[in-house]
Amino acid sequence: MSNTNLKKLAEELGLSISSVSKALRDSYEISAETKKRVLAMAEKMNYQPNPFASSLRRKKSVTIAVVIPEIANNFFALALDGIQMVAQQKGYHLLTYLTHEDYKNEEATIRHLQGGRVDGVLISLCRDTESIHHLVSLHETGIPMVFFDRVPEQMDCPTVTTDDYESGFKATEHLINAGCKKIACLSLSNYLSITHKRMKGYEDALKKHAIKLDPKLVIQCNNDNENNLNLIKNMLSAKKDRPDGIFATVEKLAISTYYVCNDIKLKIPQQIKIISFSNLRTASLLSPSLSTITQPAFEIGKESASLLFRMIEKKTFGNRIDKIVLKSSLIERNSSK
Amino acid sequence: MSNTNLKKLAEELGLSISSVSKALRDSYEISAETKKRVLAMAEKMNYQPNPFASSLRRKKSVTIAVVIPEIANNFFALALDGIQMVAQQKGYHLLTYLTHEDYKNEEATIRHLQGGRVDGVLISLCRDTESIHHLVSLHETGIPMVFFDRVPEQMDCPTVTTDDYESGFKATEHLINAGCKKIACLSLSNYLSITHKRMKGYEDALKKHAIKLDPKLVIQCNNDNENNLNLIKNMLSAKKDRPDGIFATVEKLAISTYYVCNDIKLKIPQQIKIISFSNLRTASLLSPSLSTITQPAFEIGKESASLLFRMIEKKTFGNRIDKIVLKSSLIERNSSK
DNA sequence: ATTGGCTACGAAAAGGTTTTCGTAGAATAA
DNA sequence: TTATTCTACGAAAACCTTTTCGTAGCCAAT
Repeated sequence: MSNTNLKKLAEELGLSISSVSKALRDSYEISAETKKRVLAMAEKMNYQPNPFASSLRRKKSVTIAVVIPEIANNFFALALDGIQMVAQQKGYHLLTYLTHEDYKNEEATIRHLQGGRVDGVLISLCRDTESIHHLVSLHETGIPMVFFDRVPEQMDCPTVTTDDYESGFKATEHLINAGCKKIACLSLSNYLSITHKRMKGYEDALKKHAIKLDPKLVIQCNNDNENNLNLIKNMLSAKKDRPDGIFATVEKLAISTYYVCNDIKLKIPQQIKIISFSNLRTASLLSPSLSTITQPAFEIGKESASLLFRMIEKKTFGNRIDKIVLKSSLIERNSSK
Repeated sequence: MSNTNLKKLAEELGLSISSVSKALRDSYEISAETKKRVLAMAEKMNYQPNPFASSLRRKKSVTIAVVIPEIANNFFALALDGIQMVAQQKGYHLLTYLTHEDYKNEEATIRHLQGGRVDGVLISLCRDTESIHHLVSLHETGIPMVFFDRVPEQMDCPTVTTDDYESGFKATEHLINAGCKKIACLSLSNYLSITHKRMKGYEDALKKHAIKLDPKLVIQCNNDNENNLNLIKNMLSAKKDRPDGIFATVEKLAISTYYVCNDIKLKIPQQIKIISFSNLRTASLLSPSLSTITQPAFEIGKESASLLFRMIEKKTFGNRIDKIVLKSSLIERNSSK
């Protein structure tokens, strides 16, 4: 154990603990010579400050938390990458929590964070987060919080999102322009505002092109892959009213659709066209290549973290609530040709 | 801020701080009635213990660190998922560090961890980690450490790996059996033991089938995607001595190879067959579907974390050094048909 | 000659929890 | 009755760092 602490350093140097501390923090109260001696000895004895003593005293953990539904997910992996980059640059540590799309986990995690373990929190909600009392409760402690992508609708909190309504609209219109008449929508959640917005875009695009929305074509999926495969398979196996286009609001549902189409020999894009929200790096290598709405996931992470640090660093926290909206891009590929 | 601490609780209850502390920790010294009163008041005042004071006093952070090269990588994302699962189950927090394949970052991170911020460390080395002095230094502090997948060769430390030699051998033999005569090997690092092992398998498979190893077909890639694309393109564009098979030791190099083949109109698998280490969930949906050696990434994470917790919990840390080896599976698909 | 200011440092408190060591009172044993 | 043992709690130290408040000595200004 690296057992050198200020006390031992001070003894070795014939100084007081406080002087050593000040020297190490480069205080003006300490002479240049003494500072040099202290630094040298600290180096020699491999002094590492005790982070807990420091945090206890300064009421600052130099740590932020990120709470996301899952990590084996291209979007969140990229977002975390962006977050980590900013955190590292700021010299902050990053505590990572996964809710696995389970509200209980989210609640427990948020409650834990009330203890003051971190200086700020980045959150993307899980699919079945309906009540937000835990978030409100955390917010009331005064800790800086930023939501990204999956944000709560009813809270007055800074958020970083993408243009979900427009993206949903464009994606649907893109399928309509490609000739689709019956477009299904695959959704992951009833509660999330991103789902609402994406689906509102879907609805409005249908309306604009005078296509009646068929509720049977709006599929509520969940986090159980088997179940989703069955739902999709049932829909695509139907003799009549089989859709000729699919708008998947999340990547994994597009993947599932590909599997189902392979399974039941449905030709993409001849028999059914697909477009999906996705950050898959291999989208263009799929068979057929997948048309995507691609969110700037890395930038979302970067922006969220930057915003959070602005809040952390600003003593007088601004009364203006930041709502940053980035743009996704629609990339046409063969699945919707 | 949740400003209730033991002191305030004690005042409110007319008890001493120590009694409240003991009551909350369910000490035998406190009567059942008093405990009930304390718990009720703690609940009422929304008491959250200060983690830093606790850590400082108990010399225990209830936190582990995981140090990985990158997170936007299917293997590491899955491994982290496994790690997080075990950590959460144990009630531990997870500090995540990304080195971005940069040795300087790895060094700095490891040095930071010497401060005692965590109770244990999980590490997968970055591609250019040659010197291990920083790891030795951390190890000397006595902190439990477990390496996974990318492990150092010269250290006496617990590791969790896969059967890399056998996998490299099988992959190469698979290509040979598919008719390949000139098999290239794409490697990411000169230093990592997993690369050495995978390539030794490659060499031995060639040897077994009396194929001479052509050093020009062993490509050292790096972390620069452009560069890798060029290296691969150059090799595949050659008039003579163009390989008819490719063994990619990491997923991203297989992806790059797919892009190059698309670019220069080289037909997979007719003109060139490919097999790669990969945890891509869409491997079977690629065009053509990609033959893979798939590591049990999630299990690697789970095993590593479990092993680490055994070390953390065992006061008398065992003198036996665990070296866990899991099996990868070779999945034949169309890219090597 | 007094005051004020500066430099360079030290003593001590504060931060919140855990743990060790008491101890007062009651109950039991001798 | 006296000695011993529990029971239930409190005082205080310890964990290590940071920060506030001194202060001794020296120089410059009034």
